[in-house]
Amino acid sequence: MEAVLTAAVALLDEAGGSALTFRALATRLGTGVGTIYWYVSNKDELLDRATDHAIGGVLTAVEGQPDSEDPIADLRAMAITLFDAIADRPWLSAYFMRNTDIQGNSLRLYEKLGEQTLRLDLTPRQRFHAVSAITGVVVGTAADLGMEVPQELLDGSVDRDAFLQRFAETWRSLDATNFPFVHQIADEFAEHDDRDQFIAALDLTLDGLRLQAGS
Amino acid sequence: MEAVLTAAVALLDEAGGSALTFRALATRLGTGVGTIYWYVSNKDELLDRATDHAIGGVLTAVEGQPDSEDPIADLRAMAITLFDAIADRPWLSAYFMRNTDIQGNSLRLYEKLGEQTLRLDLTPRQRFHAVSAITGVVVGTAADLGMEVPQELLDGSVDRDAFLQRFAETWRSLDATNFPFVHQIADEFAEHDDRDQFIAALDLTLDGLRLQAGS
DNA sequence: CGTGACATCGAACGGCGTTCTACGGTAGAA
DNA sequence: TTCTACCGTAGAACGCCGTTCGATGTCACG
Repeated sequence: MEAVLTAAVALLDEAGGSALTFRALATRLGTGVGTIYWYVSNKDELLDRATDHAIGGVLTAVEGQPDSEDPIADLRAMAITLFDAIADRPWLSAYFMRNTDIQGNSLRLYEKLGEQTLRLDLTPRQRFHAVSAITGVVVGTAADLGMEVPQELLDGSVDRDAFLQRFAETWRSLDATNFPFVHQIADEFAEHDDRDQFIAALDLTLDGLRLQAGS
Repeated sequence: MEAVLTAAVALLDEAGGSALTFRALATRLGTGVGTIYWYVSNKDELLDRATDHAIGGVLTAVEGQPDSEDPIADLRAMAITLFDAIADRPWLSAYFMRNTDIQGNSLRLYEKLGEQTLRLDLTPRQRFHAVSAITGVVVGTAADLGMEVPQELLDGSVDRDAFLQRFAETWRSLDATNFPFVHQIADEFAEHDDRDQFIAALDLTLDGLRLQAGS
């Protein structure tokens, strides 16, 4: 079982979601496909268990972070830890939090985030919404990363900078009167960093939360 | 071409992402699968074009909204319009904004959101981050909706309320000392409304933005 | 009438998730 | 030792998928 999950995660890490097939997994484990079905009842469950396996690492990292006196700062640190993990393993974004029945670690992570809100002066509903908002920001930003990267970028024939530049180029070439914003933003886009973008979004949400908590 | 897209969207509306296959689409159109490849070079492009087709409706709705004196209120209205469209068509969340080359309407929508930030006192980078944050919130929350609903819920043998209740039950049954937050939140979850949840998250982000724009 | 360009079709291919039946090992009962 | 359950294992087979490709039709224009 453990071996199955580690191999599954390895496949996902190496080549993304489309690389995890029962046949590939069986080959890597040196067994038959039928064997995998002994441990797992279908692909969804395999994905859920693999995701939970990977989230386990995030959970221990989050549990290792000591509480400061500022719950919101702690929320921020946790969210960033989670984001970094997803940035490392983009496939996570597609499966994270899909099924908390199987994904026990995801539930525990959700709990850890929520516990910080218990230290804030909020109603239960506000707490619920706050945690949803934070995971929403993480997942929403990470979903961009989760998209299967164009082949030309994977095989190294075009690097990320050039790829973004090409996009920025088309954007800049758009009519400046019809597309004043996209036009203005093209440069930012060309040199944007996903992590900065995520943190900016997160901080907007957390600023709003701080306002709401009235502290 | 137009007919292909309308049929594709209809298929997606009726039974979600997994229902759109070339064979099903060909049957519905009364043609062969090969014909579809005449108009579209592969499934990704089909999905992108179908998505763009659907987003077109959102775009005209958004363009119909007159500017108020408060850009942030306008942003809010646009984001809600977009969310409602995705709630109607959950499959949109998976494909929205995947490829702005093909999805011209998505780009135009992005522009419309961005133009509101031009009315705010922000740096270009802050504007870029603000719009990304807003689309992130929409996509992040809508991603929950996009998940293929369990079969039992689709065929009506279990309704949404009962489904949520069952989850809330397991959450309530968790140890209150190990899971104080999840325990406290179970009731909120049981009667939560996705739209309220989204709006709460959106408002946190917009409050943060309002703070940043210093107005 | 001929000849391109445009458009349509569906059989065929390889890969996928999933099922099913058959097979090996091994622990305890006889 | 032999028999018998039972736990794992194995891989062929099924049906569906995206995609390719050569055959076929249609039709305007020289």
